[in-house]
Amino acid sequence: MQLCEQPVHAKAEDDWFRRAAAWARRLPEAEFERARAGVRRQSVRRGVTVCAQHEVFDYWIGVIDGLLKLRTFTPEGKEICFAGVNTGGWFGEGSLLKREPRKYEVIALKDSKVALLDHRTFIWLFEHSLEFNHVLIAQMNERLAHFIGRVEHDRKLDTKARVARALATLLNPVYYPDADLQLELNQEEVGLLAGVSRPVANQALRELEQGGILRVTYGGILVLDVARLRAYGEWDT
DNA sequence: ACATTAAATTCGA
DNA sequence: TCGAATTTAATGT
Repeated sequence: MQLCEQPVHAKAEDDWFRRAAAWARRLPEAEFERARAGVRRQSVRRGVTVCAQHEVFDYWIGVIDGLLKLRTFTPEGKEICFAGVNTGGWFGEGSLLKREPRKYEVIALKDSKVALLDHRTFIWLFEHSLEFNHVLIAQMNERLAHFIGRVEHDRKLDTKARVARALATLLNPVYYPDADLQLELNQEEVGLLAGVSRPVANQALRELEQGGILRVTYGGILVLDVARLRAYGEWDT
């Protein structure tokens, strides 16, 4: 028993990073190890700011478990939600590549565990790993498409579509290759991500449920038809 | 904002 | 350690 502990422990350490970083699994062994050596874990409580706006935060951030929100505020104090980041998501490459202050604030919507990949390691991967660059390009390309779609539709989107879009983003396969169709977020959190009040989120969810797109569960949402959910955010209906 | 229901926690055996 | 009782959290209107 005693003799087994060392390897078992090493394997467990290996596991959390492998699980949390789908992108890293695409790297050759040496680069994977390099990535793993440059990453550390941190727990954040619900409501805590992970990274303040205008701060130079020297990490690429991954969500091991939990839910974060990227947001800023208008001069009048109205919140603008850029994105929710679900378990498995990684973000912040823009600020890291340019080494500039964050253009948004990052807060935890629920108790979360995050992974922090330091700037030096990020740059090393950027300069040495073809696979890492493929990952980055794919993700940035997806973000571009996402925000273009948003500019195009945000004004006319009704609340139902906004909720659908927020949920669909949490299931985007480019951001979350391992996404689970059972989303663990309550209706208040849906509201915070979609930019609607909790009761409005509730009504939208129940309408989507009527359409057979998802099922509302206690403290979560089971998505039944991802394609239709996605379609809802893309076009008005 | 309030009433209802589900889940988590506490407590006593 | 089990389950009833109480408290807290989430939902529905």
